[in-house]
Amino acid sequence: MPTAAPPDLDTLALRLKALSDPLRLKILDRLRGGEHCVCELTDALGQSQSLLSFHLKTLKDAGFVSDRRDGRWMHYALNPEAMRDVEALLRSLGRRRSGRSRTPLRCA
Amino acid sequence: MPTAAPPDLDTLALRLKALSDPLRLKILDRLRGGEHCVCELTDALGQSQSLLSFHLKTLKDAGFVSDRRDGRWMHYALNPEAMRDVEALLRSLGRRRSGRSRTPLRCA
DNA sequence: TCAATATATCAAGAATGATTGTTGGGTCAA
DNA sequence: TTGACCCAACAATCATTCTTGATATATTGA
Repeated sequence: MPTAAPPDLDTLALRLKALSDPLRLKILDRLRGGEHCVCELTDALGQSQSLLSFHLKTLKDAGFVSDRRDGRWMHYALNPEAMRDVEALLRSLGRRRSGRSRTPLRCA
Repeated sequence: MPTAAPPDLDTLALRLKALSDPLRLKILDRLRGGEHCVCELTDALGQSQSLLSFHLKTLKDAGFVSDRRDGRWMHYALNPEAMRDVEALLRSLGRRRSGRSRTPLRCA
């Protein structure tokens, strides 16, 4: 079976995909200042409510933000842990593997 | 003009998009063991040469790998710095903004 | 020069993603 | 209860990306 490699990489890819959009990164950047409701983000980022709601859902599904209802408003906040998880995985990917390589370079 | 926010986020989004694919992450994981040529990756990952070549180009364009020609072989290697750059940007995105939030939460 | 090997690139269809408008569910205040 | 408001879910459209197979380029050795 040609399906190998730790499933971590599949999950990591999904999370990175959630981060790979400029608007979503801008949303996260805004949320660094603290909780915001959708209406504020709509004003601040100049995007439609429908669009922001969609991207917030994407971020929420990936675990990067959490939401909280307060009356008729939904407040979104950063979830720093999720970002730290991704960071840690990327860090290990960026490190050369200790010990021998598993396929010791043979080629021709 | 509604186009604001540092261009860093646009660049970061492009780089994250390059990372947001399981096969590309598997390639990077392989390269942690050291340089590999395309034929090795083809064998190791059980994917077509054409497909790997495409994804390697994507990774190279995003700066995550470098290539080196040796006769008729192309050797690809990790570029750990690129990964560290992304890591650093993600780290700051995960940190709450120091000082006041720029839009001080007004809503209702 | 010719054949063989390794890799890159191209074109076309398939798959996936982004954006918009609309609709409807909650919530609040009168 | 009614109406205004905030938001999520859905469907449709458009754009981008992925994948595959075929072909092109580059290098080596005979």
